[in-house]
Amino acid sequence: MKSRKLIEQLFKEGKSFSVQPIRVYWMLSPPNSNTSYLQFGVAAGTKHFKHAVDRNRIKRLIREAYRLQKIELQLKLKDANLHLNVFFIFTGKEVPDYKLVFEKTGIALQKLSEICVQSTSA
RNA sequence: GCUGCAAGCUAAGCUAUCGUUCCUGCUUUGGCGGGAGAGGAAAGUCCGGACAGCUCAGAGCAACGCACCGGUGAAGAGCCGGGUGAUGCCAAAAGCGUCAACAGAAAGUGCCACAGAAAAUAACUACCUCUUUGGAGGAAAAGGUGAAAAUGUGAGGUAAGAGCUCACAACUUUUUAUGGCAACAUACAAAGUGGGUAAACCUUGCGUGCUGAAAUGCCACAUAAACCGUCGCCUGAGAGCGGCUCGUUCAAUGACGGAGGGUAGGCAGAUUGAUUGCGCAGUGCAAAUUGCGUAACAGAUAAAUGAUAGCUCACGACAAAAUCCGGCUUACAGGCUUGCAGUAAUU
RNA sequence: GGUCCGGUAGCUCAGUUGGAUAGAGCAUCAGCCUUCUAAGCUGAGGGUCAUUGGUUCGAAUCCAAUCCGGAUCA
Repeated sequence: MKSRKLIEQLFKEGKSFSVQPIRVYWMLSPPNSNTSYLQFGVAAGTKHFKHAVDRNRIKRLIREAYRLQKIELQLKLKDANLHLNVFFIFTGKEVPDYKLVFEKTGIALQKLSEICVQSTSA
């Protein structure tokens, strides 16, 4: 997700849940012809991480974990013919190691695919 | 040898798989291949520029900044060299090191608690003269207070005293001479003895137009050239020239203010330039610089360097570009080099 | 990316411009009052004035650098 407008809309109108220490904002919409089924963004706050090095590190870890586990969600979205915007915010206070991030991101993505299935059946 | 402190240099490497930003080649436009991809501080934003815009920005005042001299450089509150002063080591000198906002207190104003008579045109005790014994006058040596008390010592001098006079010494200012580009140093002479504070106001000299890539130009998309208030329509509302005054330029599908609406996409700016490293030669005490050769140089825009596995070792610190450069400051594991201090053993 | 402001007792703040005793309220502790508590009254303790250096006889205050916190500019 690269558009500032989209991100503002997501925080304003989207829904959220948290898988400590990650908070997930998401919003389903009918698919756009130009964009793909899934758009994604990451952030780590300046409040807990003063140094840019730490923020970059966290964002890279989440991005990597997301990359390796996103395929299932993508498939489900394609089946349901839906577009999903997701934003991951890291709310913890210490720099995590990769294993934790991988695990938690997996849980979050699973939850998202459940939501996806529910919305299609409803 | 060990420990501590300071300064400088360096800032783990390799292989495989997947992934990522930019460039590039091919392409069936799905992709595939190749190349490049954070730092010595990228940080703080403390200085100085480049660059861009403001109708190229005038004068005076104000404001702000700088303040020994020379060099360096695009420039500077940087760096280098020198001078002067302070200070540490040392018994002292010399020497070595460290530090300095280092113009002016003899233009003016203010301030200097407590103590003390008095904190700046001095007079409490004590001193001397006169006296009606209340005091009046003279003088500034001695005492004590304080961070600081009217230059110090000796002699003359006097009623007592006093740079009042003289000698020596200290310091300040000025003239001249010599050395030095200069700051300044040395010597001689003259005048003088003014307490401190300018990191209090200030004075003097020099300098500064302002804003800051969220600058700025272009393209695309969108809306409200609507509404309310004030003023004005060439006898000038108002705006620009950073603040004020003058001056000057512009100014009528007007200007200012209020409330509100729309957009927030793309391209340029933008990354090869006062560039950086290395080698050789030249100039210079040095900072630095000239010539030749050679090598290197990211460019994102919710923002690219990560994950996994394996190997080696000292087991990896501080820390991430955001327009770009030159400095300064701060952070920093381990390793290497140098210096200083302490200590143990041996010779 | 730029600009501006702040840091004083456990907490909230004065004092900073204009230099010489570091203060107020709440909280804490002790005593008085009360049968006891609260309230009230009296007293006490508690401070590297963010850090380091400089100017000065003397610095919370002036100056410089650093650290931390906050605000603001489309």
